[in-house]
Amino acid sequence: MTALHLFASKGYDATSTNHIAREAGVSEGLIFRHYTNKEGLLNATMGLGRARVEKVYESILAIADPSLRLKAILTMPFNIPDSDAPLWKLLYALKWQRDIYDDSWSTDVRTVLHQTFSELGYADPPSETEFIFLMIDGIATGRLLRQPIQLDKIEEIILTKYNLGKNDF
Amino acid sequence: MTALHLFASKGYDATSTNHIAREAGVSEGLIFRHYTNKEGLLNATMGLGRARVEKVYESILAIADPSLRLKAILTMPFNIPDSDAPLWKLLYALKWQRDIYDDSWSTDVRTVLHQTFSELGYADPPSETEFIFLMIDGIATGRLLRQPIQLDKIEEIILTKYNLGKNDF
DNA sequence: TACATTTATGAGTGATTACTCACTTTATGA
DNA sequence: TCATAAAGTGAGTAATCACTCATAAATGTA
Repeated sequence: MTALHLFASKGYDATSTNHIAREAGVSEGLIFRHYTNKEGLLNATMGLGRARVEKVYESILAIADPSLRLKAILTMPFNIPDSDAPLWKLLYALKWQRDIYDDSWSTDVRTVLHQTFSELGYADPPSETEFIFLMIDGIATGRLLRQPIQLDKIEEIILTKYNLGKNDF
Repeated sequence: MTALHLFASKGYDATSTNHIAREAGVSEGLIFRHYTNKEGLLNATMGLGRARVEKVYESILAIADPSLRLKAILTMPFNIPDSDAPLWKLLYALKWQRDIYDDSWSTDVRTVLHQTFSELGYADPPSETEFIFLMIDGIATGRLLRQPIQLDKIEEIILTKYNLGKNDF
């Protein structure tokens, strides 16, 4: 979708419907016939992305072994394919616009992570869960905003801190 | 500054000069007399904020003991005063707008953190440094975007992971 | 072919945008 | 006190904004 790329690179407010239409090679009026208004286009775009996100989540939720499950969650931001980068960029950018911080789509993973920490015998699962999510936000930000960092090294550090490194198996 | 609060809460693009002027109780023309254009106002606002940020950094850089210095850096996002929240919100929000990701203002702390890890005998100081900065970004995001989380618990978890908790002294 | 429905167009809408400028008010200094 | 400068005003500008609508092309069905 053209709208996704423009929203992701310039921001929702700074992207005009005119620009989207020209870039997509359609008339401006068509946007409003299909999506009612600009916000409708954003919602449709987000809906499309949400489906992609949930697929990744489902595969993680299906992992039986708690250690491997934790490892999968921790390495999520490192495994974002380049093709999904604009979607995540838009998702993260919107957090900072108008107080519509919505992380309802991540509650499932949150619940499972909480449970995972319980299984692994951690002292304070809810706080550990919260911490992981905050950390993942930070890693994802780095991954999406300044590509050229040695992500593999950082991935190693994180896994070591959770005793999930190569040497632990 | 009124502009800072509006930019921080609604975003730069969605905040009109008209709105800023009305909110600040001055004429719109005055903005352009003082700051040439809207971007000039943004730069002036950021400049003001940068000075505040650098003061915090200086106090950290002055700490002699490497352990205490690391602790000070790690707890930075937890100690953001509410009055500074809008500034940081703007700083973080701008990262996602137009590829002007500028973190030159943090190079000093980066250098010192690198050195701190060396002093403490960590295996891979540059990667550890990078990781800390990404993690801090995540914590700060949580602190600024969804206030009501138990930050003290998370602070404890982090300090424990770096052997800087209460019980380690 | 012919008719109906859906899909698409692009000129036009009023509102809003960042910004200008001729002008007035206030402050400064000798 | 008075001239000069600085600070402040607000109506006005062209451009752009999201959005509408009468009309046209494409498509489906018979």
